[in-house]
Amino acid sequence: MADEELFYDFSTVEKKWQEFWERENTFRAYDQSDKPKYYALDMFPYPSGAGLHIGHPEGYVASDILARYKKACGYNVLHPMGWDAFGLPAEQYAIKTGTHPSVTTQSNVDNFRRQIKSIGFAIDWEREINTTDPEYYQWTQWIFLRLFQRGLAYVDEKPVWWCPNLRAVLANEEVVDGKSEVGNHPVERRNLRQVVLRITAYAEKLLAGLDDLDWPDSTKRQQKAWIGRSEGAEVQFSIDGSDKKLTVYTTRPDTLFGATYMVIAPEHPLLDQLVIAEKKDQVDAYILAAAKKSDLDRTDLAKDKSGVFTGSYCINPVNNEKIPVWVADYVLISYGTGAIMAVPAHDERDYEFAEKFGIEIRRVIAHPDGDEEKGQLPYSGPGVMENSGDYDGMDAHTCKSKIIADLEAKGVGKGAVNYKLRDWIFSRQRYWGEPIPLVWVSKEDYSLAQNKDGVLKGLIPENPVTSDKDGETLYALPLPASELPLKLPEVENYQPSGTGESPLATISDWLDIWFDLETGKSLPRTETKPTGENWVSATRETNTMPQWAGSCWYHLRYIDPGNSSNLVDKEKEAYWGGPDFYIGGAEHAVLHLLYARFWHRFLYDEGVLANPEPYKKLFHQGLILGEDGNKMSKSVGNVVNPDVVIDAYGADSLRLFEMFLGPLEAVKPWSEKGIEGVHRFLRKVHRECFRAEKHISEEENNKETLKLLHETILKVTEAIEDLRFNVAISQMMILINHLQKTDCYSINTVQILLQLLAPFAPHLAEELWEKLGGKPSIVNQPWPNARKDLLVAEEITIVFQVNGKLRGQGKFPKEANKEAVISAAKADEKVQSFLQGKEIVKEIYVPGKLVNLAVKG
RNA sequence: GCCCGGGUGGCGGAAUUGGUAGACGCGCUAGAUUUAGGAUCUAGUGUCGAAAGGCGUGGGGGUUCGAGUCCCCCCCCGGGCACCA
Repeated sequence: MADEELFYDFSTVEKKWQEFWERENTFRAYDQSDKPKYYALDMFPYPSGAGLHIGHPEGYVASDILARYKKACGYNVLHPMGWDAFGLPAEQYAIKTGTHPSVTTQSNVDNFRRQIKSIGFAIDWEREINTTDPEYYQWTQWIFLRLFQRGLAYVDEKPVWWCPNLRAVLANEEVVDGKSEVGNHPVERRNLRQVVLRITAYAEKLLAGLDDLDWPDSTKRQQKAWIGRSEGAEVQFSIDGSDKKLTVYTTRPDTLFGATYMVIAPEHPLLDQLVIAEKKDQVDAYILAAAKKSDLDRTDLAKDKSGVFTGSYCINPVNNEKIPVWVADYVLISYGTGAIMAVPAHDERDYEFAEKFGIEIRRVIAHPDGDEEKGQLPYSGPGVMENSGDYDGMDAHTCKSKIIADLEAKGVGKGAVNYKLRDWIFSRQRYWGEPIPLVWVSKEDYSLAQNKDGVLKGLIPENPVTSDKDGETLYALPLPASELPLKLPEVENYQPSGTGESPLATISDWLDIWFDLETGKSLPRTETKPTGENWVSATRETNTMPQWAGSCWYHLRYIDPGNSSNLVDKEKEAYWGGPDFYIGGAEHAVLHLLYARFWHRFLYDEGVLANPEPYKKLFHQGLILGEDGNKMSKSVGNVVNPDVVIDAYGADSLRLFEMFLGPLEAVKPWSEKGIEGVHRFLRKVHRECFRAEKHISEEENNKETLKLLHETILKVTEAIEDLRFNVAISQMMILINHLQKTDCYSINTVQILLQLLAPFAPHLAEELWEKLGGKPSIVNQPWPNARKDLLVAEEITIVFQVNGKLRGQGKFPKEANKEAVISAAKADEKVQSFLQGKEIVKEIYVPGKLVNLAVKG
């Protein structure tokens, strides 16, 4: 055979097969099929200007291996790709250069698509989606309107994170350690009008739904902690000398007798009435100081408690004791009732506060052992109640429900559940996002709309959503679905106003409209007002949606990307269900993954979807670090560009190496030398396929080869199912190393190896499959079956141990009995030397594996 | 501080889940081939030791015939949460 045939020209080969797959539509997913379906989903990328990072393909290769493997196993496979393309960077670039974000986005998408295609994924490109496409975002808007209709969207003045540098409001999740996640700029608190989604209404469902999900435990735990459900009681304390009551939330009603002071948050509405005249100046100063503190300060100073006595007292409902009320910023207005009863003996924070201000610390729970050491204060463990009146001697934990019942009977309290989860601030004061399809009208016009029989009927929420502007209360009306998409208008200046309004607020043509209450149609107010009583003056909502919106439901759109009358066809949704496998970074544990569950569950409750949960099986790939072991970053200069790697070694080598680096979920460093190793392996496979002289028959005659081949089929198959791709690859390396040393083997053996290799290195596998006379595509070949009968060796090796240490081994027929093996072990020369002068106290035989002789003396 | 995950050769990592520790790959050493380099091939490569053999999975204890794997204590690294009453 000619030398050039031994040359593995990966760039030609890879180009050839990428064109073949595209031409033949090899990876098209069929909406109707007798085959079982398999839907493999990647977290779709944000198409940044920097292009594909070496980390992106890690997850994509993993899902691609599964997609190709499942296809070979006879599944109708859906493996789609799309773009999460709204977001800050394109907008910031627009601010700087004046380039429209859609232009930037388009060129970034083109570059990403080119790069992704160059890696040879089994993607059905006909289903490509883009969140910035009006055809797509009209359904994002549609879902929002449904939420609005059901009272799950509202408008509120909220203290939110304001970033002066970005001149935009950030979500809690976009703020890390008091800095913006994007750009690392300082942020501060500001009150702004916000559109908010009532995700808290779904707290219980989102929590309960976690149980059935095949997700990494740590991610489930994170969501659980984020939702933060706690059970306890709301207890009313009457205010001494007033008919008002102060309600607190506590998870420890069993410690009520230990409450020696109360604390209310600086923002608490009752604070004004609680402060006595002599304390007013001091309290006012404290409130002011607390308001100035950013959350960063609050966390940094977490250990240093501060507070001021209000001068007022509350009456403890269980023992009528007068206890002082303090104001302190360690109590948050946003959680529970914004007020607490403080039990310093049994709460670390209250203890610290009481110590600092010399407040009584009264133990009411004794350690169950009576152990003074363990019962040191503050003590929050289980125990027996004391100093608690009639409850003395009872177990604190079991007593909780009794105390709650007693409080309820007296009308001074009730059981209560609280969540840490806050409602989702859904608006952004930015241009490059989905416009929120609401219009604002006067109270009178709103009443008119409510009483009309037009398209808005039924779309208006039960309780009006209102907002005060310039002293007038405005009412929110939805656009009807027929008016969607509400497209982004063209603007000349992308600069945010800096006052907290989006650039959309400056486009009066778009902003100020005549609105038809009957049809939902609109006209710019610069035009003549159409005749008819239905036409009213209205203003559009200027906020846009956050980047999370588009990714909340994209897994549904891939199922039916071209549907212009529904977000997804019901039958198609019933067929495809949700993704069978979802892979992406762990950084989305509580953001995207919680929001998407919320929207999906809501749509399920609305009867739009057949399944309550979007992602049944989830996996997080681990980060790939730079060769120096640091996180890849431009400034460090350790970034590896996939284009360069593909040029040097080919896409197959890149794919194989990303999987060979280590466990998929592990954080692991890149290695230039390492990729040479897998590249060498591919060249070996290439070379062996052209060793014609070795291929002697169709069927494999060499028993050793046959056994190893079937072992390899078994291991590779199991490893793929378990997502242990590094193990699958090393097993294939073992097989090729064996073939290389073998004088002859069959074509069939090589063909099976190629099939096993195909999901990992699809281009080379296709090429060699064709060269050996196979008909492409190799993915249409049924996955090889491991014959377990061939895996049993006729001869087994049994290890001899003395006191658990390896001292020898012997070969035995597989039916050898215990006695024969043990006596052979004892007869072994080396074993003998370790038995000299010692007494055998125990003989262990593990069938087919080992003998262990325990000796003494 | 609290809650997870993890610590195995010079490096990335295997180990049928309590049964031959270090598979596979990288690197390294020697040799073959080659004008040379590269590529390829062969042999070796945990550690101490000439060998026999000893030691060895972060450290210390324990359970067991047998422990990387199970239990207790401690150290280190990574991630998450961080006044949520």
